[in-house]
Amino acid sequence: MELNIKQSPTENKVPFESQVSILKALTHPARIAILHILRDGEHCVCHLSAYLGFRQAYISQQLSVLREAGLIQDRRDGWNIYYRVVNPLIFEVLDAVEVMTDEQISFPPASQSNCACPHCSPKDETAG
Amino acid sequence: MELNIKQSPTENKVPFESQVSILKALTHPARIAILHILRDGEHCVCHLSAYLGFRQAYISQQLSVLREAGLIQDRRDGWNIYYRVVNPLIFEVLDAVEVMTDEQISFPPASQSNCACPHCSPKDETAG
DNA sequence: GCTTTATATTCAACTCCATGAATATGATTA
DNA sequence: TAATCATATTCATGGAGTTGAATATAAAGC
Repeated sequence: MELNIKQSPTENKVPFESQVSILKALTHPARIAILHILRDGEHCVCHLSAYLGFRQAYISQQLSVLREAGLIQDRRDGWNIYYRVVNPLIFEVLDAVEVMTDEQISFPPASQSNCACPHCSPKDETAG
Repeated sequence: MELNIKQSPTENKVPFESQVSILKALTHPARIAILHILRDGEHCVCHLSAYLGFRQAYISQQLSVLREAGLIQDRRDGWNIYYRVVNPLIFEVLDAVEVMTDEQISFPPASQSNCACPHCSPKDETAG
């Protein structure tokens, strides 16, 4: 890097390194979609996979990118691993970008997913 | 793309294509720096080059990326070409990302640049 | 300790991005 | 129209992201 912008006195990193790191994690349709789904709380991998129509391995690959960027965290509960957004400020970024475009993507209701995890298909079926 | 998210009825684009396109243009330290400089108004290429310490050709390359992403526009005035941000909403995106990090990069005053364009070094020298 | 279930990783081929070097373009002025 | 000045483009090489296929890991339950 040639950038000669003054950094903080204690650090000698590439300027904007952290910001670029976050932005790079966002430059992928599947990863943006995943973050949108995690907006209403944590979800398991099987749910993300079923909901978006991607193979499980593919979702895991994208999750690992988001995880290594520090944007999401996971939590195990029995058989399932639930992912959640670490810092909701990421949605400010996504919202700001969305405002610049006319891409108002409507997600179908979560109940349409074929996921069988207790989160998506609770055993307590009080309906009907 | 496998994403099966419902798009707008008239369009059949890749989901989040426009948003990814904008974000990709931002995933580069030099391009973020350029946008920061353009925050206070238009600047010529020579100014950006002198101010950031990059070769002119390198700045032009990065400007072309920002231009093709639709983020900046240019305007000729005599020998110089002045670039400006098309949509100030891009700063909302940059600000949102910056808030997520502790990268408060302080730019030196523009007067420190060696640029000789009339914008940076006006002939009307009333000082001293 | 096997099997099952959910999730993660590795590998490989391909494409896209980064960037230095060299050169082209195009308006301006004489 | 030729020289000048600011800016843009092309080319080539190396490195990073993409993604399907195959496989590994790791907890749960018997």
